[in-house]
Amino acid sequence: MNRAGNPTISDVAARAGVSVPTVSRVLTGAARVSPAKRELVEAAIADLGYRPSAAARALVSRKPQTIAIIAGNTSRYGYAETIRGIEIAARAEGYTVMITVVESADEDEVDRAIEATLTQPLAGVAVLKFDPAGVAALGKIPGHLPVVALSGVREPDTAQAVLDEAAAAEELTDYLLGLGHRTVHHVRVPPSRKVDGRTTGWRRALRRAGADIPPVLDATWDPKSGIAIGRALAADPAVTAVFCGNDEIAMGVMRGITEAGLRIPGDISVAGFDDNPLAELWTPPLTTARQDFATLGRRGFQLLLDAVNDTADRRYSTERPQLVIRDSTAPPSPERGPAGA
Amino acid sequence: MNRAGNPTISDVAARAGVSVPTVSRVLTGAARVSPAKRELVEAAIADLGYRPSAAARALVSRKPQTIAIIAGNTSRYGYAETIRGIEIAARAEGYTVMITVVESADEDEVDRAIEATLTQPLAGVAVLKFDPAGVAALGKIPGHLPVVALSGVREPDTAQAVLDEAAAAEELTDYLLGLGHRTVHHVRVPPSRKVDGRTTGWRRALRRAGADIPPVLDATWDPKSGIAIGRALAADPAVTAVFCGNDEIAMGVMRGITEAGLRIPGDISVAGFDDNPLAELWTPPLTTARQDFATLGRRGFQLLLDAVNDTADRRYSTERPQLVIRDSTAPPSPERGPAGA
DNA sequence: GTGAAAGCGCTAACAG
DNA sequence: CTGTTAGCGCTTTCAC
Repeated sequence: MNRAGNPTISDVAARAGVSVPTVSRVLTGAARVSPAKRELVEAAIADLGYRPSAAARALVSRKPQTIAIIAGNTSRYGYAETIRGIEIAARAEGYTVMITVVESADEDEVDRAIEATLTQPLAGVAVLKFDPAGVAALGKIPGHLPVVALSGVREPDTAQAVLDEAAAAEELTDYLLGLGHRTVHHVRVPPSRKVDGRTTGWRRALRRAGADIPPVLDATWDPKSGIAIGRALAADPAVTAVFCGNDEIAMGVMRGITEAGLRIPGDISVAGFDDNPLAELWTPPLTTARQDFATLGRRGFQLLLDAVNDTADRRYSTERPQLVIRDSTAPPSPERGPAGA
Repeated sequence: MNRAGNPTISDVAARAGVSVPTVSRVLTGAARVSPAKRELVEAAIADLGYRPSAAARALVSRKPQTIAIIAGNTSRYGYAETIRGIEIAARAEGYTVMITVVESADEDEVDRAIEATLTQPLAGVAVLKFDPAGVAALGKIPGHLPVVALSGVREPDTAQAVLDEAAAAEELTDYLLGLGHRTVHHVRVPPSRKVDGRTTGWRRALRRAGADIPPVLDATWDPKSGIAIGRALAADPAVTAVFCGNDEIAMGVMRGITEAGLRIPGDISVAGFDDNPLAELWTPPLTTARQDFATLGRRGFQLLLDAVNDTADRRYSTERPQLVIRDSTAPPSPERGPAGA
């Protein structure tokens, strides 16, 4: 019995009438134990409600069963779902999950957060590279620790699971262009770096089609920031289609457009990105690209596990978000566009 | 140097030319060290990039700096925000956070999850008692471990932080009644137990006003489950006001009502609960009760910390959600209601 | 197969 | 103030 009142391995050994290493053997299955003693040990474990100490185990075996997730945020839709995916996969493999939030890319803050985390006995680290904070954090992880980056720009030296946002954004923009829009305006969410997959894909489609490339409009993560942008967009008669960096911003933009007295998709088509669970319920239901964040998380954990076990056959995993066409997009109205007004 | 390539405390001691305990002393600040040696040690720590091992520390000092959060879900709005609140408060106090998800109240699953968690050296546990899984998990935590329950029914023997949902639901129902509605229908989200604060407050207001108490309608956590309910509600001419267990369900219900050809709030008023960030952007903007989950999480962590340090002056903390009146509610239309049709 | 002995990295007495 | 001595709870040699 230790001070916390928990039975220890030697309590179990005493009760079973065997040595401590024997108990350890039935616990780990590392070596064979006679059925008789094994049974004795198991009974003692059950009687005492014994639970091995992860701290002691990690200390001596150097095989921690904990992974850390480093994220810039835990409650926004994409982040939360990705974390959920990692957690589910980790739990299935017997790993416990630790969460560290890095709210900004501020060097001190990143250092402090990483420092606190690395103090733990960790099998590996998963970094959500969705924002500058994630990018900064990734750079601070010591090289000897297995790491996987989730999303973001391609990392040369790190295992990485991504969603091919650029391809999906390109497809979505193509679809809008195919509807007859002369060009597509773009509202961006805060990018993790200078380059942003969604913006890149959008630009690529426009360029390929020989369409005008309007200046990018920047929103914050707060959906309300889309309202003013929506109003401004509505005031410009050249605007007939808008592609937003995520569904929440699209919802704000739609509200701004509606408040300005225009209709969606009658006057302006609006598309989002992510397929937030509420996108489908919106009025009108939102056209978007479905990002399967939970699967991203699962794939990421698999890559991390491969790195931990050194069984990495591939270190990169990508998946393409699916276009989901609903009612917020339609062919342009004849009254609007560069010709009209 | 250990096998993982990390410097250990004895590497630091060697490099600084002092004994291991002296290094420990500068690390913990437990005893005074001469400025000269302290400087030597600090230099060695910096040179080596030394980081103390939390496993070894927890093992010997019995003061783990980790808390576990047990939750039935991590990505739904209320859960995610609460977790975020706990994490922020914990980080500020130097605690690391571990997350354990218990997806169902299934005994085996709860046991497995708790088991894995308790293996870690833990200072305490915060349980999100939002659902049956949380309730089941709370019952399994060994008594000697500091615990705080977040939300849910009052716990006699546990520190607990709650949001007074019953009072807020009552206020919201009163408001609807005050608008002139004969009664208010209620769509419930899955309750954590038989009693549910939101439902209780709604019933209390109705009873106090001497209004009819219509049967409760049950939705799942999926916002889409509200659609069919909304359609059914629209088909009943006696329905003029609906109070939904959360904003997401309200959005589904509103869509069902709209699809049935009725208008909100013209024909039916709809109110939600929580004040999801998107509630304000909805069409029409949703009347709801704002639940400050992040603060709930912070208060919960404070209570847990008090329990850990045994400085608990109070073991219960409650806060009342604020009514947020927007455009989805209005006086009843003369064409509907028990008199009309 | 099984026990005795050693030691993971660290902090807590205990001398001095 | 500082070094020496123990020992946390567990796994890993290494004999037998």
